[in-house]
Amino acid sequence: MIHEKMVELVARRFQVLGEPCRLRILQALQGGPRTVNEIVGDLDGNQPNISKHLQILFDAGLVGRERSGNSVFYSVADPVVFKLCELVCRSTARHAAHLQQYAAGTRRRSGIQTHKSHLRSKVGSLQGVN
Amino acid sequence: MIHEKMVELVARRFQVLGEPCRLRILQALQGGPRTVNEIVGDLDGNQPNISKHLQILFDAGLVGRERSGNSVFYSVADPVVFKLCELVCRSTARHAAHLQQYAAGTRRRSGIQTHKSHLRSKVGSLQGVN
DNA sequence: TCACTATATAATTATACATGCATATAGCTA
DNA sequence: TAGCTATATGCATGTATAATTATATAGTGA
Repeated sequence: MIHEKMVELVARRFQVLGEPCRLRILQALQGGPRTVNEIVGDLDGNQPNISKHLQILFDAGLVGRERSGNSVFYSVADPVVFKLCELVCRSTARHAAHLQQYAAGTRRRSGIQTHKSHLRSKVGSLQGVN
Repeated sequence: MIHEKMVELVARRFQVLGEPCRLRILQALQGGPRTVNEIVGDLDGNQPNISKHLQILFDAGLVGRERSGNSVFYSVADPVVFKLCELVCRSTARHAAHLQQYAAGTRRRSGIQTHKSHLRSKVGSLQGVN
């Protein structure tokens, strides 16, 4: 599957994607390149914070950037991120649906929480997610 | 792209995948269900640590588990993880190749580090990765 | 019941990281 | 040059998390 030497790098990429603010930035870039200020306007974060997230995305090779006069345009460098988000999104929805489906009628029979018996403690936070 | 209510959940999933040890666990499960002890043997971590990572994977819905006698078998719950790893792996390899390709003949002309001028500081850690 | 094995959890420590504020740097225009 | 805008960076702080050790829990069999 993953060459041992790649594991750390692949994990790092997942980690970079594992930040809500950075996912929102990538969404903001889905329509095309945008300046830092535009992104700051789209999201409601402060400029230094967005800049730092952009630097992290850039280092990971997920976005590219180009200066134009006084502004810097960022853009998505590898569209695979959208594919990834789509897959994870669907998978997450499946999981949430699965939790809700079984949450009602299960009891805790043995010590270890199997998938079904573990549901009840998590579903609460998932209501209305889809 | 991602519904706003989903962003946090999707990010959490990426984050769960963004840990080398957990990726290795998923790899160990690629051939089929395995007990905790078997996984501990495959990787070289200690048992409590592996158990905690397994719990995190379980909570994220990425693995399932089933007790059999005294042992607990874990298995991959959603094969999408392999697709994700494959995509990220390829993307990472592309990025690494891109870094190496341009690393040699670039100079720093302006203050902002564009993709090419930023390469030199990163390529060192990527030698021999593919 | 007791001993044994397998797994999970609690407590601790160290480290990574996101955030916010202040400030520095780069480019533009006059 | 000075003054302005846009972006990046340094620093401090709080929080999340991975790893380690010790211990608890669950299941098996005598």
